[in-house]
Amino acid sequence: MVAILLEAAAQVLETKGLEGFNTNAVAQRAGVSIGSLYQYFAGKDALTIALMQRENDRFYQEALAALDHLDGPLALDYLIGVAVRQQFARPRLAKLLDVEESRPELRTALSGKGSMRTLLMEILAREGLPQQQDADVATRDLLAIIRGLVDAAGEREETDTAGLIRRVTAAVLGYLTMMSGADTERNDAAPRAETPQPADKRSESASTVASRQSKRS
Amino acid sequence: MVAILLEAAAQVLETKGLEGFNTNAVAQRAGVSIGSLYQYFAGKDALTIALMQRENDRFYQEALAALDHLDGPLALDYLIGVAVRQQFARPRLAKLLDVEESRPELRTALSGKGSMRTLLMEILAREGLPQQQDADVATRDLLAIIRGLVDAAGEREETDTAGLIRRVTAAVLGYLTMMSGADTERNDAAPRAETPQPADKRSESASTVASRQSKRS
Amino acid sequence: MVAILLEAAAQVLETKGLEGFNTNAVAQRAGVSIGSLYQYFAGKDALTIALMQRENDRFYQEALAALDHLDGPLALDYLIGVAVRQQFARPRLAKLLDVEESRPELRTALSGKGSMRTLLMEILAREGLPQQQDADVATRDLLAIIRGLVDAAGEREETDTAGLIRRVTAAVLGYLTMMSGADTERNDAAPRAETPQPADKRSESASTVASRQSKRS
Amino acid sequence: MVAILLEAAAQVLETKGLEGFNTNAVAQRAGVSIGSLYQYFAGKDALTIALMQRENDRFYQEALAALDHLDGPLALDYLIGVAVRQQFARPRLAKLLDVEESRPELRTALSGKGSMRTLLMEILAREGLPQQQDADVATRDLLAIIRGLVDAAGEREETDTAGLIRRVTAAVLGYLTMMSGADTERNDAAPRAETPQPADKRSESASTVASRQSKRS
DNA sequence: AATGAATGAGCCTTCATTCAT
DNA sequence: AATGAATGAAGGCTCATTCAT
Repeated sequence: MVAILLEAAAQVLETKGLEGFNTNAVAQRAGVSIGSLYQYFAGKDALTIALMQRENDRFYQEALAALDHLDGPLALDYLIGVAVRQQFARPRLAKLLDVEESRPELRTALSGKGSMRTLLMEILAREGLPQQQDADVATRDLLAIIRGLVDAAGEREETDTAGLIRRVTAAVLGYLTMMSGADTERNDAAPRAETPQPADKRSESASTVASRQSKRS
Repeated sequence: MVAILLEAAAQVLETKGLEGFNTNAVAQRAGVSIGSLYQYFAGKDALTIALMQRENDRFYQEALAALDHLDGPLALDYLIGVAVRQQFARPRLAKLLDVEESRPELRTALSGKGSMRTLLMEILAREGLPQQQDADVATRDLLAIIRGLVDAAGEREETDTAGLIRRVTAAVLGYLTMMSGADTERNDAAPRAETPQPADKRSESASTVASRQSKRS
Repeated sequence: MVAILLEAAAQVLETKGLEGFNTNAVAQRAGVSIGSLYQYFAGKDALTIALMQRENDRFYQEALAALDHLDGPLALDYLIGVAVRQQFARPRLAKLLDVEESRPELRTALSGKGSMRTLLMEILAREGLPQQQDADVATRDLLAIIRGLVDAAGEREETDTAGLIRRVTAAVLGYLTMMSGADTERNDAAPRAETPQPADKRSESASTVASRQSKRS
Repeated sequence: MVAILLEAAAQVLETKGLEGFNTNAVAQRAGVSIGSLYQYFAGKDALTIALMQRENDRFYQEALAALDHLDGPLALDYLIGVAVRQQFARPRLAKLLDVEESRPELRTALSGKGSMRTLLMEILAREGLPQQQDADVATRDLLAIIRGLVDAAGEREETDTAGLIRRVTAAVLGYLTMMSGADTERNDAAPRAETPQPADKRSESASTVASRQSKRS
């Protein structure tokens, strides 16, 4: 019954959005009475939280296998595939849950255990991938990039998962490569250095990278 | 008056989130009566739409100057700076408006003119940047990446704009570089090519990139 | 089982008040299923009525012994003691049941047999107590006085039963004495008699009693 | 509008009891929408509290005049009259509000200022009335007696206010007389004193008073 | 134009009661 | 007989919207 209600909640969220996400709609879609819903969930927020955790766990179970690939790049490939497929399977649901997650009432109740973050962070540290100055920030950034790309794809109702995975992979590796060994000093307002530095020693502006690019082509 | 109401709406959205975003709160924050609000906006949705357009236009005005930089990389630099600063100035507002944008009622009414997309697409076509197979997709992806990164940074209440711009730039250029000249054929299930190809001829998996990376270091 | 449920109902009523008095809470406190409750009671009202009768009967059993004291004053002493102790043992319960009793649905179903009223009326008629013009009214008034005093004491969470009994006794005897032989004619708007009359011939105003009081002291 | 709603609340409480006292019923009886109710009262509890205060104030205004009677007995007469008339005017309302008052949420919010208690206490201290050992307890007891008597009369739907006032006066004065100068020592279980003491020196049992009574008659 | 009191549909939640097991 | 999951009417409350002033 809990499963039925959670799935109903997910579908309501997907179908009618946050506006139409109410307990009556969920109960109706689940084919049960509103009273039954409250027999299994303390309230609407509890239902939402449970749904978040279901999605989290669902992803986490699949993603754990990524750790079996000892090679960093392969593990990352795998993880990206899982992440994209998961979020792409129900992009609207993922996005709306993400929004709900920012509500303080829900945020606090959400157990952070077994999150994708820890998984990705562990993989990033592995052999074969461009090492990052600040692993924590890099992890969060990559997740944000993935989420951003997949959400947008979902909104456009793309169907080509393979193509999407390719683009996400490009974005992730591009970020990792560009940020590899980036220094953390402030240099936004400062004049650009006259002499180009190796890509793995500094963060790049579009212009410096582009100059290198154009030389190659 | 319209301006006052829009700013009030923006502030309410930022302060109290979607939950607290109601017409009475907006009118109160604006210091006018609820009746006045309805004199200028047909309804709540109209207010929301107008706010979206204000944010869009606001950005567009600043971003237009990017076109003055004839050099592609410089123009991109400029555009990224504007985009990040704009969205980072009011990250919660940006994100919540983005969510609202997914509601069909609002989506349809939103005029796509003068959007960031056209701007970015034009710049991507310029000299000095890695050229893309599918410019349209690349444009959307980059916007999604920027939005994802800045939203996440906003949620974490980061304050280092310069650092954020650096990371966004890295992500954008990383994506562009990696995707440069990527083919569009499906090859997800296909076996990986044994011999690495130049980066501008194919989209890369983590493993192939990583192999190059490790050779460099 | 009936007894268990009734006691559970009593405890719920005491603990959580009218607000928290619901069938699920009663069943839970009784340690049985809600279904069992409905096996023994036709509904919530039936349960409430049964509880009222239990309290009534309980009191009545103890109070019956008062009739063994052939002397009026002693019998009254005894009855007061029982009444106060009974109600004071669970003052909140007594009061809330009293409130419930005013609901028409419950009132009609409540059998008046074996009530405290008949007992008290019989005792009031006995030798040695100030005789009343209208025994029925006096009986009801005394019960109201007792209930009022004990309820108030219970609400203040007094613990001194002996002191309370003393005050109740004073009130009861005070009433009986003052009302002894009171006439029943209307004289509210009439001018006060100039010459004080004996206490057992008329109902007294504060001023006439007071004048006697001050002479005594 | 506040007045209309309060009166509607009072009528609903009287007509349908605590069970039927809900915001929709109040709004309907007031002839306004439920929304209007919430424009003037923060919630159901706020409405209840306001009603309590209205009743309190209403009484207090009338009762204040009692202090004009410098003579204790006259002042007491007056106060009793006001109290009985007030509570007798709407006995069910008074009783149900009294019950509600025991709910902690309401109790705390109720400003104790200008209560009947302070008024009665002041009058009890005046010249011409039997002085009490513990004025505070006496005050509370008298209020309890009055409330008890009037509630009971109201429940029986008596109509003879004058008669009721007479009985209440008797009860009040009886209590005051009997308790006058009562000692506070414990003597419940102790054997009764063989030699009668003056009424104003001790609290009496039914038997000792009765013996005096029977001698008089 | 501006005001803001009034409206009422609709949401969240509780709880008395039923009934299949 | 006992169980307790399921039901759904009903109640408290919010908020978008209207309209008389």
